[in-house]
Amino acid sequence: MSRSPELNQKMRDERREAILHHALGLFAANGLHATKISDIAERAGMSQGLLYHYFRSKEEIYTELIRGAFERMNAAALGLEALDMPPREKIELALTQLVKGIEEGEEFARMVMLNAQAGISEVTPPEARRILSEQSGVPYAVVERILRAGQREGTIKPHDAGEMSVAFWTAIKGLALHKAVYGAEFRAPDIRILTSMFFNEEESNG
Amino acid sequence: MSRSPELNQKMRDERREAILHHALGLFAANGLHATKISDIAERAGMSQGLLYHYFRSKEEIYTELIRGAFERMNAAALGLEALDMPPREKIELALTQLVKGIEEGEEFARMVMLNAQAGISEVTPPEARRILSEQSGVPYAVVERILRAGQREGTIKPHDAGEMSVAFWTAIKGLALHKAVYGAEFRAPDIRILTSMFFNEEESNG
DNA sequence: GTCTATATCCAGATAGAC
DNA sequence: GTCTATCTGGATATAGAC
Repeated sequence: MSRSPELNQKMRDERREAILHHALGLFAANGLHATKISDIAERAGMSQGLLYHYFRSKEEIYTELIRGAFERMNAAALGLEALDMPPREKIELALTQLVKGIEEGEEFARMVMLNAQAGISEVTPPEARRILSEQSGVPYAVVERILRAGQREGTIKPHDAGEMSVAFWTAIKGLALHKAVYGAEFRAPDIRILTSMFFNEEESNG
Repeated sequence: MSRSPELNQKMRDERREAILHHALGLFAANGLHATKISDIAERAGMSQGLLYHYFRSKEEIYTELIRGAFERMNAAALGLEALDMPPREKIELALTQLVKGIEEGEEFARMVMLNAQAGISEVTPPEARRILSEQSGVPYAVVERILRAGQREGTIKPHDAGEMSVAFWTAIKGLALHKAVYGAEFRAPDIRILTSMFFNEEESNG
């Protein structure tokens, strides 16, 4: 009755994913230290002992989540930059997608919280800290370049592009924080409130 | 050689303040659980045992910090609202002061982090949770009222005032988060990037 | 692969000497 | 008031049975 190696591997991967998924919810809410490995195991529907067959330690789970978050975020940012689209529309698309992501699911807001905690805390695992220091600048740099391109076209306000990029990402992170606190009650503000930080006013109307 | 009761009380208060001050730095960085009472005692320059003469438990210190943060924040918000000043200038003043507070010291950003954690975490002490649920809405409501008054004057954009208030505070919290991560490297964006979310464009120039 | 039981460690809080 | 020493509980990680 032995299953094929492929099926075994698939089940193993699914278990791993389940652990990561539930760990994210707990870490984002309570932080690395206050999250008990027994809670993760319970939510993932397995015994505490079995969890150690998938990850060496709590820190390894945490680090894996940080790694995944940056991989996806940076790939999305670079993908956005590569689109064949006017800079101003790229900014609008990014804000729309990000706010939608925050509004609709818990996952995105959790990822933001996790990264914020990891960036601040002194007890962040070394490997997670390394990933953070190497990769956390990418989205800022991407948005700054897009804004600069828009300034050359005259569609983006002439403020310092680096400062506007900080305003862009801190606004998003602030909204994610808000979502993490208020959960389902959260209603995102109209996207146009945010875009007005960056877009030159149009003389014509829509 | 017995000191006066007044002097004794004063020294006692100063010790208490020192504990609270150092605890805030640690809690904001690492959270309630990951902060060791021995670390707080060490930074405050006293033994672990002595700390228990000033506070019953770690949770009590935490709750006291939350209480103080809301007292000051809500007093400041209500004070701002009571000023004899056009609504638009109140918003500008508030943003200027808040951003300056974030930029210049660690204290303000730490308070924001503490409140964010407390709002999210499931292990937040019950009393702290009570304070949060009773008082966290005040600054949002104040800003919303000021924005509404500005809309009646025509100086504030006609977006939903509640949504703009959320945009206001999440932008501030996002900046505080950023400061908490980047510390001394942090440079605040030009205040005008933020005000453009709320202010109607002026036809005349300055 | 999966579970239960346990060794080990560490932090919060207390007791008691000075 | 202040310290050191200790009790106690709880969480991580491991060992070992099935």
